[in-house]
Amino acid sequence: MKKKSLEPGTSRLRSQQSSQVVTLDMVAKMAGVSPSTVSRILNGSAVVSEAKRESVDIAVATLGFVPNPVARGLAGGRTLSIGVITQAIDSPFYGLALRGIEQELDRAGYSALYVSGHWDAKEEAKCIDVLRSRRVDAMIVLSGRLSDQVLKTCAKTMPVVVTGRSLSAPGLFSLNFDSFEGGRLATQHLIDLGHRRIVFISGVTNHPDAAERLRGYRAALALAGISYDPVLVASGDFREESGLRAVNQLIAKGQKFTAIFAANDQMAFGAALGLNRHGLRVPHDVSLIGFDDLPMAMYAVPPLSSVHESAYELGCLAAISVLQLLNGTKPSGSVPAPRLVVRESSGPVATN
Amino acid sequence: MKKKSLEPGTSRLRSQQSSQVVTLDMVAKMAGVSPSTVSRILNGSAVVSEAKRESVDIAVATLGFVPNPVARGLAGGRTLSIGVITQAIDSPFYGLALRGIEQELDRAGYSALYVSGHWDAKEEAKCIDVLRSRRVDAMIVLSGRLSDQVLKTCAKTMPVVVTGRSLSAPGLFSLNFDSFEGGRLATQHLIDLGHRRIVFISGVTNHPDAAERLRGYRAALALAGISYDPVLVASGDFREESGLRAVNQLIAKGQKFTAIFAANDQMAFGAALGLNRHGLRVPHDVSLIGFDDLPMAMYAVPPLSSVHESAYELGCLAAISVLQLLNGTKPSGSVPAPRLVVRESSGPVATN
DNA sequence: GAATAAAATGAAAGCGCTTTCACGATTTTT
DNA sequence: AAAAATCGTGAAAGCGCTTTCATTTTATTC
Repeated sequence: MKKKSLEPGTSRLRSQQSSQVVTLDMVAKMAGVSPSTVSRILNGSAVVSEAKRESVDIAVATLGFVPNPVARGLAGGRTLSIGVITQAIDSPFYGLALRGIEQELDRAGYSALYVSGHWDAKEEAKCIDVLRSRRVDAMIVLSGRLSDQVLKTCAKTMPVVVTGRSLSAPGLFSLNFDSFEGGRLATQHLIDLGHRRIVFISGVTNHPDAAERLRGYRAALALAGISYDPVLVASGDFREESGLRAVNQLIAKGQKFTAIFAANDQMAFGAALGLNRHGLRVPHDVSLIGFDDLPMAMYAVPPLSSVHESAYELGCLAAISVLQLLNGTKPSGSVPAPRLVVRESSGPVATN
Repeated sequence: MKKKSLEPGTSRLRSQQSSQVVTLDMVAKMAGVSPSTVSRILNGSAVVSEAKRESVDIAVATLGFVPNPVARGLAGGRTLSIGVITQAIDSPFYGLALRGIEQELDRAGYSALYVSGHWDAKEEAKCIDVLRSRRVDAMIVLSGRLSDQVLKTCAKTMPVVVTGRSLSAPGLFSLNFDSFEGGRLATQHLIDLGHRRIVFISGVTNHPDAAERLRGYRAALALAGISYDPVLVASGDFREESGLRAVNQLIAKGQKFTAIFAANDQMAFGAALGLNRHGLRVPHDVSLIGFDDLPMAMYAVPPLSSVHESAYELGCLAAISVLQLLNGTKPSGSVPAPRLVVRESSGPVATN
């Protein structure tokens, strides 16, 4: 508040301790070159004679100079920060992705700026504004409800990596998990175990992943010659509570079924509780399979069968891709194929 | 890369769409005042005549002006961003706290910059450097291993709010949860149910929270006249796997017990699985209680009794406090007292 | 070796905003 | 009514770095 800048730097020197206070100009002075040259060396933006490079390197090391990302952002553009639009910072699934992103970005000297869109296009749009005003160099959008158009437009301004959809545009790279195949796999597994009346607890209905998983479910059913029965499809919202509610409603309506496929693990956990509440044992009375294979799935009672979708790898991949985009390279990675993880929540149909 | 600034703004106008391009100077011009005045109005940093204020307000609204935080950060200091040192971005417990922080900060127009320390003092120190270089206005440190001294020093530079310890220093505010009381409460509950041989699965041993919870456990035991038996204390690391392992080892060693108190819910989940693996039913054969009351606890099978510690509220509180600190107000909030949440995983000792 | 092209470098102009400084306009004081 | 204190305001100097532009060096060519 009462910063007196009489002797530039003096007051700061006292308070800010180490680093921070040493500026590029000081480096330039010490190395006996112009600030421009130092900048060029730091950014590799031009060829500089070996002699100067060396003396600058020494000055940087001696002074312990660390470029100020804020100034950099204002002047040049690059802030070495990547905006990440996630849907909920506390989601177990996306949390894992964030960890992957953080790790890969950190390794490259970038920082992430996380903002949560809460599955709301308007909020997500606001997130974009925030990120833009913060001058992020690029963006990673984890699923969400933003229209493809908005994303494409955004990609004109800066590199964008989006997960959960397949989209192609200049400056835009998409990483999509094969939810259809995952849904098919899970359902097929239940069918293989002899189940015929299989409940599907869907995610938010207008969510592409939910739709794809449902499509996979129907495809597996069709292949096995089991007719699709809409009463066995319950709607959910990807959270535990909705899984519980779905089971309660199904049972209240007197529906008969021997297996449940939940569109994500969280709903499967809720469903497991619902079944338990009604005295139905998993997997003896009802088999249960989830989707995502959250770390927790392994520790559910009984351990939950699921379709493995590594959010962590997804995050790593997204980060690597965005770095490549920034770097001018064409990203090439792709999300690993879905893989069935059979644990103890799914078993053969009881024969009694 | 090939930004031609011949006609300032022109090329940007095309690409960056809405906002962003309109600068404070444009507002000043439109309102017929100097940039200084606009700045003063925006920041409330001086009294300005009502007439000018109005015309500036109009100009801001008309142009859709949004101040550039980067420029602001460079010029004035304030970046409207708060650094948050968390331990793992994907921790279910801290994730909740982050949500609280995000929400409160967002409401005040601040953004959060999350960095993960991974329970490592060195990494956390690096985090501080990153945050400092990014010119955050203040910092929230969620637990962690940083020494009190480092934190105090840090607080000389900028406001700091730290959770998980009680510390007092200028510019430093701490928010501590009463882990001792929580541990006492949980243990007391089990004792009240008639349990005598109560296992305690500890968290990382040198973690203050873990130590406090153990202390609470011992206090409750002492109060009930039950002698403390070290063989009933298993070490863990706050993760599911360690809860499972603890139970396995206890049983392998032939220890007898009728209840388990895990120092956090995650380890309790692991323990539940361990018990299940050995054919022990919860709560019929062994009662189980966790700590934290994660959202998942409600959906465990059976729903887990726990000590409620709202990470979400903690986050909100931390954010509010840091804002107050920034604002010159003395933060006054404190973390709600621990509260026992009895669900179905704890019950009376079986009488057979 | 003079003329020309290419490379390396420095000076200086910003990036968009804050803040000090100084000056004219009011208001208060005696 | 003159002098002093107060207030509102604009001009201008940065914040620390990048980047264009012009200049100096050095390498090439005939």
